[in-house]
Amino acid sequence: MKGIRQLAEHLDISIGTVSRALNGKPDVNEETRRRVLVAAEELGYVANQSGRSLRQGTTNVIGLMIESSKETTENGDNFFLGLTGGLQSVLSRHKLDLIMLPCPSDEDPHEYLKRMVARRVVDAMIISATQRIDKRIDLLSRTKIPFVTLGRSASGSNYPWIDLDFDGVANSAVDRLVAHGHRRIAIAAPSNDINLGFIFLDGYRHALERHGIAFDPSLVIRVKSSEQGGYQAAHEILLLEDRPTAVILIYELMAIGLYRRLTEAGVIPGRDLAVIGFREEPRAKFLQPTLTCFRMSLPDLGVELAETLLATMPAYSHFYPEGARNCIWPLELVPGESDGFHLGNNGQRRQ
Amino acid sequence: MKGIRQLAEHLDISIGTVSRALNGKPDVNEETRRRVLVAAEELGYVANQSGRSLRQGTTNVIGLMIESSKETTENGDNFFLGLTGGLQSVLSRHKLDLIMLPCPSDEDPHEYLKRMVARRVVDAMIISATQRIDKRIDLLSRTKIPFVTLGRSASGSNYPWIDLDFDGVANSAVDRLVAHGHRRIAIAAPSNDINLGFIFLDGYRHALERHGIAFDPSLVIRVKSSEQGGYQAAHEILLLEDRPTAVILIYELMAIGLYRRLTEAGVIPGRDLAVIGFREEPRAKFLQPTLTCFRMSLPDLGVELAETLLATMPAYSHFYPEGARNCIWPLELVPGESDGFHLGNNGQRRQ
DNA sequence: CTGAAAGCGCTTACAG
DNA sequence: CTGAAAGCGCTTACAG
Repeated sequence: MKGIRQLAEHLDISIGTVSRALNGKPDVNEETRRRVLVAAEELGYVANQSGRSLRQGTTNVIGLMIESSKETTENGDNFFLGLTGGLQSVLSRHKLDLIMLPCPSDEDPHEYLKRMVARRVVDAMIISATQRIDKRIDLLSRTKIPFVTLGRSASGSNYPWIDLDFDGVANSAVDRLVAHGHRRIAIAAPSNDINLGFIFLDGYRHALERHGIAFDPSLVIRVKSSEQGGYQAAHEILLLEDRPTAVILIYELMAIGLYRRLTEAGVIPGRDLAVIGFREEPRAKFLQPTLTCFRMSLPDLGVELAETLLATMPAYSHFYPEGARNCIWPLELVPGESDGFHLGNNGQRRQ
Repeated sequence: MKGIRQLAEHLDISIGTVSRALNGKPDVNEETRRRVLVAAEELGYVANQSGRSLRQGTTNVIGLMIESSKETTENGDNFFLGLTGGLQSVLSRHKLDLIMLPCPSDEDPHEYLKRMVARRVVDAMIISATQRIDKRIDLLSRTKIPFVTLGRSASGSNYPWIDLDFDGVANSAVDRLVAHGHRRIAIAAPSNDINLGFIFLDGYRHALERHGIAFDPSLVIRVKSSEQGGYQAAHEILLLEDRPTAVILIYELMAIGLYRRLTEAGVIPGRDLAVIGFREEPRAKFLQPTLTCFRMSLPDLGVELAETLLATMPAYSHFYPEGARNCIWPLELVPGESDGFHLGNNGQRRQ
């Protein structure tokens, strides 16, 4: 089966009627519609997307841009695959398809996005890993293509975003540690320009302030967002003269490398150094002592992202009357042993 | 900037010349070409993909279908992201873009593929997770869309595929275990219809045969391809009356669950039960005792997949004169402690 | 309820 | 070397 023309010929009716029947337009005789649907199914006809898109001006495809940096792939980040289910559950209600657009690691993300947008392969975009200054946001705003970002940025203004509650994480982690007597609390923050590092740092400073603890820049350890980064962070902490008694990590995989370096040095997490990890991660699940970290639902976040995106699209916004919310996505503390909270202040196990 | 018409008007030349200049056709005055390229860059013009595709009959997009089953995403499989770099390094040579098509978990993969193919959103497809009987292969063959599968199947005939060397893994794992005195060797195989389970089982049976060991069906433990599956496998092994002394796993994440269950039972891998894992995985890297497993390069596999695919596409096959090879992708043994090989046959550490 | 026709944005023979 | 025109496969006013 080639095109709608062949199908129409086979049924001996006009292509206009075939098209209307297939697209569920109301003004079609029900018997005609039935015949068309049966024949289409039989002959395996599905409308050519380029023809549709060109005529309609929409592709019915939503793009999820993935930055497949070496770091991400080496560390096996399953974050995006975790989002797709939730995204699709919403998009499929509107017959929209989701495609993932992996930006080659040797291509500039901005250039890549520009190309994809200009070619009009998608009706809307979801981007993530926002930088503090992120030209992609200006680009998307300028071209007026609907989009939502996972992650805030200092770029743009009044654009739809959703972000994790880094502030909340910083607060509850610091509170928890301070309640246990810690005053020297380090953080391992990403060394690149990704915005979450800045947001977390802010939250951390404010939390310290609330407790009347002076901010010490030497306790902000900047490392790569990876296992290796965690290893490096532990290494630097061990070298500090006035060593911190606690550390908060800002990337899920850091804990693994950090544990490794600590273990090499005979430093036991939870006993000798309190550790609070970031997002709960299957891979960090088997660390001993168990890691105190934060839990969130990736599929639910996917749903939220999709709904926020659709709320910005004229053709769908009436389904989502709340409009595009700038949502701070909550994380829930999962207590483990790594912050020594199960021990009393004297280091003995609580009863 | 909207379309080629606006760009042509702005330059005061015809759209045909603009198109030819942009597409690098030879018969264009170099000065004209320069002006066109400059103006396009300036005004951010990029050809609308639907227009191009409709006219040319090709999309210049290659699709990588992803099955995002719950198992896969929950377990955070980074397999596909690991492939993209290699795939893109080849595809970009030909100005082809890679998109990932995640099949919703509630949609039948065959129906999903059918829809994507019929809509002509891609010029060619890469599919994976082939089943023993996989209708997708017949579908793709029938519709004559170029494709390559990652994984063999009993379906179809003479189609391009690449698969991991399960036979080689089975052989070298069994050989290694037998050399160490094991005669009762279990395998933990996937319980679904995925073809690799059958291929591995065959390899395992032949390897046993070579060593004159009778095949015992009770030693084939069928579980899910996940951490949980590994846990379940260990559980079932522990319940066996005539317990095996060794087990070979056929999915990378099983080792983690298996270790957990063994540890609960006080059974130490390498000492009380020899364990050989499948693909080396960052997450399994920190298991103690270290896991004996098999290493492969995902990026290189991506390159191979892309080249095999292009060899089947008329427009590109002359670049890849070797044609579409049915390639068995090798894996290399990475010795660890989990199979007790570092110990002598008497259980003492070797010198 | 159906058909004939226009036109979405492009590329590519064809003519000059 | 350039322009005018056809046509890729569809959807959608418009007319009947």
